[in-house]
Amino acid sequence: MKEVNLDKNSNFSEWYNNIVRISKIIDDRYPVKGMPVYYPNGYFAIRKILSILEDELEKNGFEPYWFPILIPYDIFKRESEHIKGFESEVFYVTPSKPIEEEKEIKYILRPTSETEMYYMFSLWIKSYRDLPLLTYMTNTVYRYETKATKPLIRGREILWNEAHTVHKDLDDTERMIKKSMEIYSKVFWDHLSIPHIWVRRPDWDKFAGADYTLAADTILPDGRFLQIGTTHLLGRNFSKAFNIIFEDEHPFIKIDKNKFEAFNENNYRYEIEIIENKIKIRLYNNNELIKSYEGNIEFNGEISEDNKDLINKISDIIKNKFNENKLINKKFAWQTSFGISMRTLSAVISIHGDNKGLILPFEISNIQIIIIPIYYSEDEKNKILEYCEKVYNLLKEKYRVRIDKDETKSPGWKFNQYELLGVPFRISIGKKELENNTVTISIRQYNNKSKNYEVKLENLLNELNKLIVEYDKEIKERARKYFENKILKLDNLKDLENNLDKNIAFKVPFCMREECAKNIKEKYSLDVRGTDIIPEEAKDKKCIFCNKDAKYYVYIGKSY
RNA sequence: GGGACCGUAGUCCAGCCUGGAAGGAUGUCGGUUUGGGGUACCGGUGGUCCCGGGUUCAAAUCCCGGCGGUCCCA
Repeated sequence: MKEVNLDKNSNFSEWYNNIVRISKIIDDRYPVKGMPVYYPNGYFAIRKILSILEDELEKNGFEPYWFPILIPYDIFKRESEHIKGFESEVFYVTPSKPIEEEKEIKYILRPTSETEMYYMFSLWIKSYRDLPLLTYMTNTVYRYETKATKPLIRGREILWNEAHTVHKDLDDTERMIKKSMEIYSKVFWDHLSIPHIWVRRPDWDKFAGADYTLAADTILPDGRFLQIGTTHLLGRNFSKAFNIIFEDEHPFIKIDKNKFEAFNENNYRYEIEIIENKIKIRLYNNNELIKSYEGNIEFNGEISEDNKDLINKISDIIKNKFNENKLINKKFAWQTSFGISMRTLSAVISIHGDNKGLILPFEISNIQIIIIPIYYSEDEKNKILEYCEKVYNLLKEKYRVRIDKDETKSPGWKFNQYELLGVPFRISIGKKELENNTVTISIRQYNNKSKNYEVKLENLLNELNKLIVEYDKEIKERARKYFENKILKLDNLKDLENNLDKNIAFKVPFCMREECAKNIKEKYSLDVRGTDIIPEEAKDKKCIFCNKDAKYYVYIGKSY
């Protein structure tokens, strides 16, 4: 075991690969590529992270669903952009002896659940009263990743939680996107102390089938971005492909900040745009402009579907100017989907861990407190073990605690072992503690021997409470400092080139052209991750790579 | 998707180039010792040399194919 490299700074990748094995996160000897076996230390933490998320979702009105693992291929391929994005990496499933009529049918293992869920959503949703629909599913999805698999980061079986929501209009949908970011940031930062930024992915990198994708990116110690959560505004792309249609109170749909849409019985489309007190209305059959109108409109209140005054006035104009007597109330629904996977654990391991092993936030550690008896003689042994049981019984209701009674290992060996596993607290009990009616609490320290506190038994629970808060606070503070200098803002290429070997990411002015992003990738192996959620403008700046006029600052860096 | 390297005991690895008896460390089991930061010693245990095919009197070793892993590049 000594020859395993655990120096995190000298070779992060090697450290990571070693740590996930020897800290009992995974056993990747299972002979399917990209599908390791999860040990309790790893699986518990993953489950805990996902259950923290589930609690947060449920607090916000989400409900759990279960959908099958198989998706009929013809359902999967309904949304054209979606299938383009995923087709090359799905597992096909065929029965061993297909009956005659099944020969043509191919099933796939779900690579993500949009299509199977939305097929059912179209059966469930009939009225605006059915909306919003807030669903989540904690499950496994399967993607045929090619060569570069990495434990927890890129595999073929992904344990995750995906949430899917359906809404009546764009405003409601965008509120959900904001809410999803709040929920995720709460999990990442409040619970797990993972520093991260939210990034708006460039168009060429958005989710297959989405209008736009926002992603939570963290940065690992080697300076590479790791995406730990995404939220997609799917717009009406899937509802059109899957016929998720509801009947609304009134016929107008808000499709943008100041734009509405409505349909008549012949499926002709009205596009209504309101700027200040001007109104523009265009009538289309498919994309052919039939008639247009421009005029003034006076109304009270905001530009919203729920504004009765506005809606009535628009209706009147359409009635009078277009001779329209009936607009239909049926609408395609708006949707979002968002997900967090076991990748989150890889960020916890990578950012908090040290040269001695894992450091886990108290909440997600499988063993939170390990009791280690220390004795020299048979006589002492019984008394000390008895005392250990007493302490154990005091703690077991509140904490995940164990006693290590293994006699073949020395206490020193155990100290190191549990530090490797990332157990936050150790309680050692020997002759000294027995005589003084105390215990020694030792706290896992970053790259250091544990900090020891001798406390009276009657104060144990109180002291622990305080020390746990302190323990998590220290992790958070270290993570904050770690992230402070991880992104360097630069305006010129020379500075960037000088910092390429610093294991950090960058924020630079960029022209926003895919062409240019490709060149950067080729020349520097850097990915354009995207802009801030509200893009930071780069007026008067030149694109750091092509020297054309820059539009926004973007985050760039190597990535996983 | 392209390339490089690798697969030998539970684990880590030597042996392979130059074909000719399967090795070490560690773990594990028994014992003695030790125990508040990875005790020491003695004895035992443990291998379809990744799988399949080929070359050869003879293959862990050479050749071909597959599976699995790591890294670099897209």
